[in-house]
Amino acid sequence: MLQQTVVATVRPYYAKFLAAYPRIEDLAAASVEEVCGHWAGLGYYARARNLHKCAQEVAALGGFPRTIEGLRALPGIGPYTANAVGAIAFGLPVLPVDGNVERVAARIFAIPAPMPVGKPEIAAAAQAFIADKAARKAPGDFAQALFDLGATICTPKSPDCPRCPWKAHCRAHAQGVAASLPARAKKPERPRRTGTAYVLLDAENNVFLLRRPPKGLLGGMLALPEEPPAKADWREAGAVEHVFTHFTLTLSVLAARRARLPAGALSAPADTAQLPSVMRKALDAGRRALNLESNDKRSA
DNA sequence: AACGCGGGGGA
DNA sequence: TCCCCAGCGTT
Repeated sequence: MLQQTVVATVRPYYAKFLAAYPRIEDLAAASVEEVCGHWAGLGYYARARNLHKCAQEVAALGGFPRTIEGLRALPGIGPYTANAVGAIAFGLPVLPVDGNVERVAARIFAIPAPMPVGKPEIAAAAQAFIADKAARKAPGDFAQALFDLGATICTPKSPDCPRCPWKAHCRAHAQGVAASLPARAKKPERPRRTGTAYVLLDAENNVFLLRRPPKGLLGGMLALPEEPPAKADWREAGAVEHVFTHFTLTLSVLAARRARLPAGALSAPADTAQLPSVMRKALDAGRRALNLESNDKRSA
């Protein structure tokens, strides 16, 4: 969950997830659809599918591999997570290099290479940290201390160098350039895309939903249809905007009500808690439009 | 090596 | 508005 996601965002999901799946075997036995439901709103949904598959492999193995290579072979476990689990869970003398460690290393060694091109160089330099004897003695504690240093003192914008325990060893600080490292290449403008979402409600406010294909955008998640799911009196319900990593999406929402949903519809009111954020925005817009309409009729 | 993939909070 | 977060898998 913490891959590319801040602790404060993860915390409530983590609590609910562990309550639902206290043991690896519980997660392994669950359906991938249910797991994706618990993940809704957290983003990067491939993580949910990979974690589920990972649990199944670990359950089949009878436990976690205890080597970096073994961990690395599991679904969703890349170089960072393999080292994090290796160091924190098993005490292996490795250093997981996340954004915090990257930033600290770029500053300590005053590495000017811009991200993301400079990532390998910075990661390689960071390995020097665990040459230290104390670091090798408690690799997990060391890694987490480094995360905390990056999160609280060696921060991206305004590092609090006077409070830094490593200021005497920091070349960027000595050169007065800490705040500007690591350098970043200018990002290209985020493209815009448009689409349509259809909100079809029945008399009990059940919503017509479908499940997206397992790969690609919002893969495996519940979603509103992009095509009208039935003949109905479709009304404009405005547009919602949602920012993804690589593009900004403007979704035109069309809404309608029918006595009942088409056969085979996936929906129930409870399912809306399992919707990705962009779909929840669109659904809210559709519901607002339909409710306003009924209010108008009442007042008229 | 480059790219696709969410969402939210803080500056 | 922009930045950036305990990154990974596919191509």
